[in-house]
Amino acid sequence: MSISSRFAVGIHILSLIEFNKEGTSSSEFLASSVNTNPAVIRKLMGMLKKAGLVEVRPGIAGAKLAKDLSDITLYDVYKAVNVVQDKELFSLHDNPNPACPVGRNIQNTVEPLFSAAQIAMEKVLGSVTLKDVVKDIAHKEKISGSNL
Amino acid sequence: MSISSRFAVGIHILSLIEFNKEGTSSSEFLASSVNTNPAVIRKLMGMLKKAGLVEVRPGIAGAKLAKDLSDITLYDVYKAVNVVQDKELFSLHDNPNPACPVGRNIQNTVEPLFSAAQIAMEKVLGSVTLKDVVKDIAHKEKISGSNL
DNA sequence: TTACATGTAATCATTATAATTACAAGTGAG
DNA sequence: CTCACTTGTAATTATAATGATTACATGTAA
Repeated sequence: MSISSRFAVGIHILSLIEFNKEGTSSSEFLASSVNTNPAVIRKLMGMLKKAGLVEVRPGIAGAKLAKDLSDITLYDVYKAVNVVQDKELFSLHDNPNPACPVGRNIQNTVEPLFSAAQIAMEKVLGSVTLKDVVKDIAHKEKISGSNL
Repeated sequence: MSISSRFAVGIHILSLIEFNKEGTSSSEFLASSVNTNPAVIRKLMGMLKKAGLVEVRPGIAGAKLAKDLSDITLYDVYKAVNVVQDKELFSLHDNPNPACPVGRNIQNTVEPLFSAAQIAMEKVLGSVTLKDVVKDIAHKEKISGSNL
């Protein structure tokens, strides 16, 4: 199992909008960098828009960031694109046997433990902003551009 | 997306083997508490055995724990049942466009961030043992048994 | 009005999960 | 030895999620 690449694509798109802020970031333009179909991008963009991360308008080409780069964390993107629901990173088996002491308690016992693990992961995502990502990409570009 | 319930079932099984340590924990017995098919349990048991968590022998009914309860963490179970691979909690989109500065760097930039988040989650799992789980179940039983 | 953009639904191939069935092989009581 | 029972394991199936694709309604501005 793996968390949908929609999350990685979301980060990619937002970073690219920033990189291309002087130009026009149409769904086709973004799709060609991600290497996917423009309709996939538009669907994703709808989620990012709903979450208040980007500004897009029907009929008008190009998306813009709706917030400052340093005010968007990876957690914001993660929530925006709906890859994991609250308390649902781990699945529980349903209908364990209520006639068994373990069966009738396992869900309630394990659930808070799973939640804690999920929250720890999400906290890390919350500590990184898109600014960090964009900076890192720019840095990598500089290095590779210098032909070391 | 959600991490396979195989993980929750693994915890269930191991806890039940402990609860039933005076009796015989056959795959059929365990399956009836989990509410699944015995073959599913046997497959899972094979993984737990490979990881050195249980002792089972062909032809002989019943599984036993191979370690002390307090020496088995949820992380051990998680690794044993193979629900998430290293660095693969989050998927990356493949073949981003190498002609684009973002496309050619996004994977390398995002991968360590994703890893860090995954590791934080796994660390929490490593901090909880099966003893904690079994104690909690026993505690819940006592409370409900007392008809509060 | 025309060309081009976004919004969104429907369809499809691919993949993962979990349940189920089936059967080979191991074990020990009688 | 043989029988009843168990584990080990492969094959099959139904169900669900992902991501790609197609299609088209709707919005915009030259």
